[in-house]
Amino acid sequence: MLRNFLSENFRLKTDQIFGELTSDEHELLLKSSVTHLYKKGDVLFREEGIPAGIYLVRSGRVKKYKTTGSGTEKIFYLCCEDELLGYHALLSGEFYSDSAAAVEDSEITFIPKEAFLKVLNDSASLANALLKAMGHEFCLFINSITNLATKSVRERVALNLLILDEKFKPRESNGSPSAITLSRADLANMVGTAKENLVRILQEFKKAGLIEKSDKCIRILDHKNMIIEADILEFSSRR
Amino acid sequence: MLRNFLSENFRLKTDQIFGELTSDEHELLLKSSVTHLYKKGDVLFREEGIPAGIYLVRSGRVKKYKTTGSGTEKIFYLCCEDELLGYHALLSGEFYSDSAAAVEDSEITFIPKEAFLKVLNDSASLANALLKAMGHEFCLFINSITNLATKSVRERVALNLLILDEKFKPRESNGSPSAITLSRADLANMVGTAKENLVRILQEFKKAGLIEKSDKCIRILDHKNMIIEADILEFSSRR
DNA sequence: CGGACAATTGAAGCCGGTCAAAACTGGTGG
DNA sequence: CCACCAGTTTTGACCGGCTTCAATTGTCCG
Repeated sequence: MLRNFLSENFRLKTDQIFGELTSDEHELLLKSSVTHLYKKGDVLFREEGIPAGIYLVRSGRVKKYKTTGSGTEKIFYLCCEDELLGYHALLSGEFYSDSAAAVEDSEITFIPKEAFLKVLNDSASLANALLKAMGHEFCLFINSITNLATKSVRERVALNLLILDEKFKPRESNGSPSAITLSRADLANMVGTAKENLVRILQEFKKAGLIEKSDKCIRILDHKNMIIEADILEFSSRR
Repeated sequence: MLRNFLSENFRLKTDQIFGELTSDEHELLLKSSVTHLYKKGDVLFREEGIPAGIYLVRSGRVKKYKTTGSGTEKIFYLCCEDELLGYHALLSGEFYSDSAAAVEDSEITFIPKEAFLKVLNDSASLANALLKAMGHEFCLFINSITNLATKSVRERVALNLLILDEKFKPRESNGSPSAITLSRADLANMVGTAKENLVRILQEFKKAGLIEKSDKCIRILDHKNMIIEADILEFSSRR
């Protein structure tokens, strides 16, 4: 089911983290935080770097990715409005195992390590919220892994388009298809394939009337058949 | 670096969960727990199932995997002695997103949901230990995803053999190569390829003197070159 | 000794990665 | 306003790795 690939729960992330806190704690976080504008392409942090705090995406979108020795990069998550970023390394006490960069101009709030850990230490409900969120995240990653291992590139393209359709949906959605604005390179790195391959598959989808491509923007026109392409069987029709 | 693919920290899992607790809490967990012997192939839980508690691997090994509509299965983790199992779904409050089954005869302790959550609720240090563990887990999964997306099957076979070599290392290791006992099917599902493909690559490794295969057991003879096969560059030699 | 299952080998064919080049886009300066 | 350039997107062609199907060999147990 498509639901398993989406992180609806995460849209509430800011509410979760701030909602659970006392006004004192809230105050402490806000006081020590800094909000900054990142331009498209700017890097928030890099793998092997030392974590200094956590990030909060106020607006825009940030890709989480990992680069390999040969230079290719794999995007494994796209952070949208109100999502938290970079807390894994902080919690595990290790270096960053991944990198993060803005894929469009984004407003990001930075909360220093000390403030965050202090508040976390005092607030059991924040810890619980994080545990819950990470438990859910686990489910998403398992899906990614399974898909990469078992699905064809074509299926993965379809699936990622469906996921992005949700991620690019405006707050007040009127039901019209989202405008997915992501470079071919980024999209390919998300799917885990070569640009050329991705482009060809997009062409096929376009010819089949599944999507429309205007410049750098993709819209899904035929959700139903896109789900079939992605080979995600809904529960009722699975048996 | 190979280190990033291993879960050394997890070997301490039992110590972590029990070590952080007061004797009262410890008592509560033990009192309500049940230890049971699972035969090779026995399933602990299945995806879409309702979580009833967490599992503790006392001895033996348990595969965590996910099945696809078409029947193939992807193994994304192998749980060994002293590792915890099945807490993600419990924490996120969702159904299981994966399955777990014993790959050899295993002693497993089951701790009911209520007891675990109650203790978790009272013990901030347990919550912290879990946060830390999950933060580290995140790093492992990112590696899996990146590898699946960017490495060739041959490289993945080499890498998985190295990982398994660690996992099958006895408590008192004397430096001799571990005996990796895992069916070809399981190994293939771990790597994310077809059995036939795996077998052929194993043959090549054997001919190259990298491994020895006696029956159902594989031993790595040449670590150094296996690391080269896996294309994991050590930090010093990367530049 | 035989039957079931696991492991291996062989062969065919396609998916997808790679290299190369053309078409298109947006931005810049004359 | 147009011409030019750099970067992105698209198309074409090739080939090798992997999957798949099929059949054989090997191994464990009753």
